[in-house]
Order: sequence, then C-alpha cells, then structure tokens
Amino acid sequence: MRLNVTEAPRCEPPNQSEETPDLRPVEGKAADEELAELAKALGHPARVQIMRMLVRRSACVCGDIVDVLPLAQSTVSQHLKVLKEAGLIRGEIDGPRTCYCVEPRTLRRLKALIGSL
Amino acid sequence: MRLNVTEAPRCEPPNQSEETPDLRPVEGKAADEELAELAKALGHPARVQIMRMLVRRSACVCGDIVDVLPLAQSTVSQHLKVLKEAGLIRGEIDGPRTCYCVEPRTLRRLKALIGSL
DNA sequence: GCCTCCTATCGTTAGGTGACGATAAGGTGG
DNA sequence: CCACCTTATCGTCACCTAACGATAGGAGGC
Repeated sequence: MRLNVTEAPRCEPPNQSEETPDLRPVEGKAADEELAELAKALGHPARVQIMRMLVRRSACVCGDIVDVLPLAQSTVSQHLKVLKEAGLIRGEIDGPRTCYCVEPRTLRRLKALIGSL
Repeated sequence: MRLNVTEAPRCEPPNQSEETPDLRPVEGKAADEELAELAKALGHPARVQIMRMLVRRSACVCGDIVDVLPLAQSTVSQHLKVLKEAGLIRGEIDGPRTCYCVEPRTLRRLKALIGSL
C-alpha cells in the first residue's frame, strides 16, 4: 500500500506525428491472429478495469492501480505486463515509479478489428 | 470430413422484433466482466475465424467450419461451444446437422463495450 | 430396423493462466 | 552510503485451456 497518491500523474501525451492511419488489413489470417491476441489481453475483468482507468486517465501510476484493484501488487504487475505485451498500454519510468498510459494507436486498431465483424 | 458441402445453409434470420436497443450500461463492474467474457471468447484465432465465417454467412453448418479449419472435429465443436456459451453465436438443429449463426445482438453489445474504451 | 452421416461429449495429456508471497532491482532523500 | 519506497521478477500452486481420439447419440435413407 502506498502512502500518498500522486495527484496528477503524467504520461507523454500521444504523439501527433504518430497519428498516421493504420493501413493494415482488418481481415485475413494475420488480422485474425492480431484480433485474437488483443481480445485475449482484454479477457480478464481486472485488465478491462485497468484499461478503463487509463483511458479516463484517473490513474496512471502503477501504485494507484494497485490501490484500486483487490489484488496483490505482483498480480497487478502481471496484468500490466500482459496489456503491455499486447501493445495496449505503454509504461514509462518516471523516477522511482512507472507511469502507464494507453497506446491510442493499438486501441484504435482493436476497434477497427472488432468493427470488421 | 464431410462428403458434400451444403450449398446454401440457412439459419433463422435475425428476428426484427428482438432489435430493441440494449439499455445496459457500458461501464461499471458488470460491464467490465461482460466485456472480459466476450473478449475471452474471441481470444483464439480459430474462434475469430469462425466468427468471420458466420458473419459473412459463407458457412453456417458445423461441418463446413470443420472443413475449413485445420483442427479436429471435436476441437472445432469445443470452440463453437465457447462462442455459444458467450452468447456470440446460436446453434439450431437442422435435421441431422447443426446450423450456427451469429447472435447480432451480442455482437452489437460487444462493439458498444469496446467502443466505450 | 439397420446403417450411415453428422455432431456433441468424454477422457486424457501438455501446456498456459492467475493468484500469491518473497525477493531483487532501481531511484530518492536524508 | 543507507534506508525506504516503488515496481518487476521469480517460484509455486491450483486450476483452466486446447488439442486429440474414441465414443455416444440423433436423423435420415434404404
């Protein structure tokens, strides 16, 4: 349990220059595997909750997430790792802490893939 | 392996009277668990592929799906069961076969939940 | 009624997942 | 430099998942 909550955690804002459209197809074998991987990463309530916290940016620092979820710190860290490896979030080391934020590009990609169904 | 492919499999078309809007919230604990469950069901390439086949209605009968996927019949049946239990598809017994089709309502619900991220 | 076709279920096995506590690693502040 | 805070990783355990072959069971044709 952390003693004080960081009042305004900050991740690097989404880089405007990276906002180029995603040209990859939304169908086919590669797209199927990509969608399956992203869906699998979202396939746990705790990870959905983490995504929501980060989307609304009410929390960004790992410890804040640990405080909210009814899980051990190591378990939360594991869930963060799953989301990060799927590309859905990004973690930046901010001094002694780690600041997590959503990867908007991947989230858009997920929505496009789901939308193709 | 089935000997002849059903040329025009038919599931009951989506019932227009069921097309009432879904009033459930897209956020909160229940929504998180619902999204996690749906995402988990999609979290396998074979199941994504099945969903695509059913959405484009190029196949509907179980055997046709088995013919396309490089998996044993029992494995495909298991994947169909997962999708059915998640509410994403529906199976109707059609004589000696089983005709599967997407459950449009659940698919719309999934899109709404993903869209809320 | 019997035989065939189609599908679901069972049983099994290998490997993955989720949970935790313990521990390591890295940064800050005194 | 040392103590502390924060987070990642390791080790472990119970459980779930995905795959298969074998089998059961229902429908339909002869």
